[in-house]
Amino acid sequence: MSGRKQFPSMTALQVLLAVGERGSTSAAAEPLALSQSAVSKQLIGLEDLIGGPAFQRTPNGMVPTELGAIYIEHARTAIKAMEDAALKVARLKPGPRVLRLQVPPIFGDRWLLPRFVQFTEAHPEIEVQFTTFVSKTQTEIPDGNVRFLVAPAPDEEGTYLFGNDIRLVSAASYWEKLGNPATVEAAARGVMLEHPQTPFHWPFLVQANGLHGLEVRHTMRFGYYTMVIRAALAGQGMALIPQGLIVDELAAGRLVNPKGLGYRSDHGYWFTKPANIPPSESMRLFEQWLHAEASMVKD
Amino acid sequence: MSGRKQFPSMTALQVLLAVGERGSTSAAAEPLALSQSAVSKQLIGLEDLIGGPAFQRTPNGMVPTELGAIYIEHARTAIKAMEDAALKVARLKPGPRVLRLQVPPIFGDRWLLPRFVQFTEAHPEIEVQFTTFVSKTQTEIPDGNVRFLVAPAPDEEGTYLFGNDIRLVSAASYWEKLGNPATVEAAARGVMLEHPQTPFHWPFLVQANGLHGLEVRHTMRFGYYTMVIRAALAGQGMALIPQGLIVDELAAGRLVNPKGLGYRSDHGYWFTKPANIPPSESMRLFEQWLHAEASMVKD
DNA sequence: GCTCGCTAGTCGTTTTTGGCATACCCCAAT
DNA sequence: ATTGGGGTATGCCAAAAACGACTAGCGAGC
Repeated sequence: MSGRKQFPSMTALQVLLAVGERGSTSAAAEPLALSQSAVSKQLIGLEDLIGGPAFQRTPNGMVPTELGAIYIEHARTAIKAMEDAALKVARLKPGPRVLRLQVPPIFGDRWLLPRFVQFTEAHPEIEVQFTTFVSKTQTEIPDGNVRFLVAPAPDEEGTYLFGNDIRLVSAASYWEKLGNPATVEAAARGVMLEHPQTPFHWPFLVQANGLHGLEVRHTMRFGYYTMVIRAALAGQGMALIPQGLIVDELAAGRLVNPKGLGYRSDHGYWFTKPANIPPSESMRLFEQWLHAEASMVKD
Repeated sequence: MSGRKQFPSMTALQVLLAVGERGSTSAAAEPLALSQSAVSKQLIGLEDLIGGPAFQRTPNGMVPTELGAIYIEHARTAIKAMEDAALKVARLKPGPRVLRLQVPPIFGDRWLLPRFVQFTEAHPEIEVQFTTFVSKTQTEIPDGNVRFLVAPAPDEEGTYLFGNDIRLVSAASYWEKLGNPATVEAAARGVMLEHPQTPFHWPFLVQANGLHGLEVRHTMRFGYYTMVIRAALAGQGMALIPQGLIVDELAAGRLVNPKGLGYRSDHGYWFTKPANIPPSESMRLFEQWLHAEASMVKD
C-alpha cells in the first residue's frame, strides 16, 4: 500500500530456527550450509530489524528471549507456508508421488540423512521433502513420520525401526574424570545431560537396573535433544542415547559406553503413516529401503 | 537439515500479491515503491523458482494460474505471519497502543493513505500498521476495520464514514463514444465494469432508477475492485463507484458523471471495531481524526 | 500507420551476502 | 599464570543480487 514492508529474509528466518534448535551460531552453521560468520551476521541483521536481541548469549548457549520466541513461532509459520506451497505444487504434477516426511531433527541429522544419498541414487526420480517441525498452520499432511513412541496410535500404521537400546554414554575424557565408573551407582557421581521432553531420563536407567531412589549428582537440561548430544561429545556430562544414533561416535571413541551401561526402553523410533491410505509406489520403495537400513541397526 | 531451502524472497512474495491484486506489473509497481522493471524481474525470478508461470499474461491483465493461486494463498500466510510477529512485539512495548487497521485496498489507496500523512504529522508517537488482507492463519486481531457494509454486526461498534452515494462514471472519452447518454437507458449501450464481490452492479442502478429488466450491453468482470477503477479510467467502460473515492478524478475530469447518474446504496464504508473493548488513547485519537475527515465527504 | 499501455531484457550502479581471517571473551585444565 | 578449546562478532573483499533507466517488441484501438 505504501511501499514494501521490510521483513526478515527467508535465510534469516531459517537462521533463527536453526540457532534456536542448535544453541549456537557455529552449530547452526553446518545444517544451513553457511559459515559461522554468515550465521552471526544474519542473526545480528535480524535482531536489528526486529528491534532487539532474539537470544541471550549465555555460557550454555543461545537462549531465546521473549522477542525471539515470538519470532521463532511466526518464522515457523512462514517457512511452513513456503514448504506447503512447494509440496502442494509438487503433488499436482504427474509422475511419482512426492513424499513429505516429518522427521525429528536428531534422527534426520544422525541417521537418516547420512544414509539418504543411497536412496536418492537408487531412485533419482523420487522427490522427497523433509520437514523437521510441525506448525499449527500447516496445510499439507506429511506422507510419513518418524517418531519416538511406544507404539503407533490405532489410526495409523507403523513399523519399528530401532531405538529400544538406550546407552549411558559420555566422552572418554569425562568418563575417566568420573573415575571410570563400572556401575550405575558409581556413575551417579556425574552430571546428567537431559532434554526434558524426551523419554531418556536418569530414573529410567536406575529402575531398569533394579535400583531405587538413586539420584544423579546434577542434571543439566537443554531445550533440544541435539544439544544434549553435543554437550556429551564436548565432555560436559553423560547422556542416555539410543545406540543406533551414535554408532559412529562409539566406534570412533568420541563417545564411550563402558560396561554397556544402559537399559531397554519401551520407546523406539517408528515410521508411521495414516492408516487406510493405499501406499504410492514412491512410498513403497522408500519404506522398503528404510526398513532394510533399520534392520542393520540390530537393536 | 541439509542446507537452506530456497524460498521466494519476501519482496517476491509481496510482488506476487500486488500483481495479483493490481493486475499488472506496472500497476503493482507504485504501491511497492519499485519500478515496473524491478517488479517484472521479481515476478520472473519467482516463476523460475516455483517452476512455472504464476500468471497468464492476457490482454485483460495478469490472471493467476493454478500454480499462482497456490502461491498467492501461501504468500498471504507467510506475509501475515511476519506482520503478526511485528505487531505482537509492538504491542508488548510500553507506550501508545500500536494500531492495526484492516483496510480494503481501494479504500486505503484512494482515500485513507492520501490523507493519512496528516494524522501522522499530528500524532508522530502513534504507530499504525495497515493490512489489506485477511489470512486464515493470522494470530493478531486488528484494532479496527474499514468495511463496505449495510451496517455493523451486533457484536461490534461502528460508525459510518461514507459510500452510500454511488455514481455511474467513465472516462470522458468513453462517455462521448457512447453518444453522451443522458439517462440510464441510453447508458445501457455501454460496457459495464464490475467486480463480482462488491455490491456495485448494474441491476441496482436500474432498480434505483425505477426501471425494470434493463440489461447492459456487456459486462466485464475483474478479480479486484482496484482493477475496475483502472479500467474505467482507461476508457474501457463504465463503473459504479462510491463518489467519495473518486472526488479528485471527477474534479480533474479524468472521470465523468454527467447528469449525476447513480443511486443511493444501502451499503457504505463503516469503521468497525469489536464491542466492549475500552478504546486506547491511540484509537480515540485516530477515530476522532477519521470521522473529521469522513465528514468532509458530504454524501 | 501511429499511439498507448504493457512485458521483458540490457546495461550500469549500488547494495547485499557470504567466506576468510582475526580479535576478543569465557571456561576448564595444567 | 598460561594454554587450549569453543564461542561471538567484526573487518575486508569478492561475488551475487537488486534496482532503475532505457529500450525493443507486442497487442489493441484509432
